[in-house]
Order: sequence, then C-alpha cells, then structure tokens
Amino acid sequence: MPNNKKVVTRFAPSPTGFMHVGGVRTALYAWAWARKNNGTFILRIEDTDKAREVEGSIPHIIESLKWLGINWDEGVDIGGEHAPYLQSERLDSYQKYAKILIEKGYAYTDPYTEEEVSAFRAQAELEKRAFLYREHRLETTEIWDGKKPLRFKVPEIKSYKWNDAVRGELTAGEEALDDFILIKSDGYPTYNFAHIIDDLEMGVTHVMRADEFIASTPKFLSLYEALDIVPPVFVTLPPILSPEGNKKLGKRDGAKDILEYKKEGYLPEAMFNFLAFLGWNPGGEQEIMSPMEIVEHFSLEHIHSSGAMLNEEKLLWMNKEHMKKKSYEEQLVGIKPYMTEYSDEILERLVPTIIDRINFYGELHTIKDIEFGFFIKRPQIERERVLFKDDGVDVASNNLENVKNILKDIDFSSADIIKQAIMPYAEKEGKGNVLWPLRMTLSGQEKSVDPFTICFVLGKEESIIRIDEMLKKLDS
RNA sequence: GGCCCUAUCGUCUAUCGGUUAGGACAUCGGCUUUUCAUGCCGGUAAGCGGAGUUCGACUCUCCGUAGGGUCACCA
Repeated sequence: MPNNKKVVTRFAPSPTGFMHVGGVRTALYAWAWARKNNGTFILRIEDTDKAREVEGSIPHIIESLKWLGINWDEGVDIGGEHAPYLQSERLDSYQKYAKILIEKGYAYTDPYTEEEVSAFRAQAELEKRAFLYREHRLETTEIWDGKKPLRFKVPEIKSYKWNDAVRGELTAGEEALDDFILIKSDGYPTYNFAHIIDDLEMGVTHVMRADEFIASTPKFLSLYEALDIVPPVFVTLPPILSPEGNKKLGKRDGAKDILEYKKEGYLPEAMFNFLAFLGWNPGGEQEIMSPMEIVEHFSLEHIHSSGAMLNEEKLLWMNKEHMKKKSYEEQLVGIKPYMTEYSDEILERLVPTIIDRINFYGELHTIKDIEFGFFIKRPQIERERVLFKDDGVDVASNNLENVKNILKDIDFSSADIIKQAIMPYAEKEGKGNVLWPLRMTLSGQEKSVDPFTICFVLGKEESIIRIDEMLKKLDS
C-alpha cells in the first residue's frame, strides 16, 4: 500500500449477458480485498455499448453476486455517495473531462469515417503490422460537435514501464500507444475513457482485472498523465483456461453461467472457495475455507501470474467438503427441494446417507430414484433373489422370521441400535445368510445402503410389513 | 506480423538460492463394509530446453521453445 488511503475497489461488468466464472472471480477478488481492508466495494455497470447490451443482465449480475455472498457498499441498485453507478447516466462527467482534454490539446475530432479507419486497419493487417491510428493522424481544427468520435491525442509516444501488484514491473513498447476513441459518435464514451473517469470520481484505489488488459494499460497511463491523475494500483488477474485446452475460458468455450451452478445445487461457499483458489493461494495446506477465512487470508502477493484450467472435478470435491461441514438442519434444507416426493419423516432419517452419496444437491435428480427409490416404493422382488448363495429357502425365511422378531421388540431411534440388536444373531447364523436376505427384502437391491439404516429410515412398521410380505412369498 | 504476459506431478498448487521438491483433485492398491457409498492407510506421478551468475539454482539473468493475450466507434 503506497499510502493509507481507504481501499476502494469496484466490479464493473458490462450488461452483455450472464456472468461466468471469470467475471465472478474478478468480482470476488475485488470484494475480498475491500473487505480485508475494511474498504469500500462498488458495483458499477458499464453500459456504454448499447448494441451489445442484453436485457435482464443487470438483475442477473446482481443475483449472481448475491448468491455468492458478495455484497457492495455502493452500486446501481442501492445508490451511494458517487451515484449514479450506471455509466449511461454519467455522460455529463465524461463530457466534462472530454472538454478538459480538448482544451489541453489532448483530444480532437476524428476526421475520418468509420470506413476509412477500417481501410487503414485492413491495410495494416495485410502488412502484418500492428494497426496504429496515430500514423494516420491529420492536423484538424474541426470543432468537436459530438457527432463524430472524439479521439485522444497521445501526448508523448514512448515506452511505458509500470508496476503491477501481482506481476511486478510490466513494460510495453510504443506500439501499445495510440489515439484511441474517447467518445463514440453515439455520444457514449469508450471503456478506455469512461472507466478512468469513474474510477477517479469514485476514488477507486485498486483496479482488479484480467490480464487481457495489460496490453491496453499504456493507453490508460497516457490518459492518466494527460489528466494529471495519479493512477490506482493495478492488480492483474491470471486467465482462467478452458478444461480442454489452453484457451482462455470464455462464453464461447463453454464457460457456464454462474447461476447454472446455483440451479444444480452447488453451495455458494463452495463455489466461492473454488473460484478464490483458482488464481490465488494463501500458501498453507488448508484448501477448504469459508468466505470469511478467505477474506482473512487474502493478499495481493499471493495472486498468481499464470493461468489455471477450470477443473470441475475439484469443484465437486470441494462442494462435498462444504456440504459435510453443514449442520444436519442445513443439509436437510438443502436436500429437500430435490426430494419433494419423500415425506419429511423419511427424509429426516435419510439425510446422512444422502450426503454420503452426492457431491452436490442437483445430483439427486439423476440418482434418487435408483439409489433411494425403494424407500418410498415397496420393491417387487422374486423370492429367488432373496436366497443367499445356495443356502435355500428355509435359511432365508427362517432368518427373516427371527430378525422380524428381534425388530418387533426394539427401539428404532437409530440405525446403530438396530445394528446392535441384529448383529449378534447375524454373527451366529452367518452374516451373509441374515443380512443379504434382509437387505434384498427391504430394498430389492444387491448394492444399497446397509440394512440397519434401511430399517431405521423405513421405520418399524414398514420394515415389518416388507418382511411379512416376503415371508408370504417364500412360503408359497 | 508488432508489442506484451506466462512456464513445478494429468489438473490446481507449496517452495520466495541449500528440501528425500510438500499438499490437494484425479488415478491405482490396501483396510473397514454381506454389497454400494462414506471413512482410513499407502503407491505411481513434476521443475520445457540451453547458456550464464553462484560454493550451490525449480528459484536470479539471457537466449530459445511452447502456450496465452492484445493490436475495435467491445469491454
């Protein structure tokens, strides 16, 4: 920290659709840094490209952040001392600074048409050179009337060297500098211009953004200089790579809407944990952390330089770990929406068994019928399947009869009590001879939950009904 | 093509000049379990290549190589 100014960070997405992991992670780091320093976190919306704007994006962004527990002190929906937080409502500010730049001789009306500029660009591409508008700069005295683009006039063509909180010293050649557009012909500012003005007016001290912005940082720096602004601290985040290859993960490469994870029943704190560790690591061996622990440990120096692939298997594991840390009541609440056809009575006893078998709640959609269906639907099983190995009908039916008699007289308040009641008998008669028929009778499945838990979940009455039904079948 | 960034097990990472290069996910094996799941124990597996600096380099420098980013009236 260069001084003891209060830390102010912001997340400034454009409303062009859903939020994917990359965007959310940027928000998360900015938020964590503000919280860590008792600073301010701002949610600003950069809606200066009307063509790309997608209806409903802002509520979607807000829902995504809120789901993860990322809250803001100032922002579009709640206002704040630097309102408004929608760039389209801040046009006056951009005009003000545009005028200052014009007066200083650092901005001029773009004399070319869009087609002409495109032609220059095409030519540069053909010659395999970087396109530089400034090479075509004309001396123009045309007064800017707001109908043509306003361009920044780079005060000085030079190489830049600057400091990044993550990457250390960064450099760029002169080619990175150009006369970029400040205000478009539609009257809206470009990102390059608007974010600098907003960050200045909102007192932003740390700018977190992904490394694709390194290349345009010299443009920002030259604008800061032209405006006599002390730049904020730059915090460059590493790219998130797609799981397949070494491509940067983008919407086109399968980056999922973060709310998809919500729909699938992932825990927000697991997602938070996963995202936080994708590009940052506190250094210890603890990997499962709550959002608050992450805030506590968060530091800029431990943000990585190199990109990381998104590994959903690790997310699965992390989600399970967080699920296991939840209280029984919380687990029940989490499971319930996915098990609506199960009675509370059954579900309440089934919770630990379910948690053991899933990585995220949404998994229940695909496995609940196969794994737990027999709890609510009596299985139809042929008598032969109840017989264990070659021991014959008599053993199974005799053992079931005896187990039934044991069950009749005991307390069903836990699977463990049931186990303790049955085990001595099972040990005596051969575990397989007793437990196999019992599990088959109750569940109809060779591979399923242990028979004691099944009894416990089903309850005494239902367990005995099922055993009686099977006994009838075995007798006939 | 110019400019820039990056480089440790398959994957995510620890190491901030001296370690048998540690952990996690995945994988494989074992134990527990009548079965499945959970749980526990263990194994396989890594410093891109080449120069230099140094008593000593995964760590610092340079050159390669590979991957990525960027060169918009998009952010």
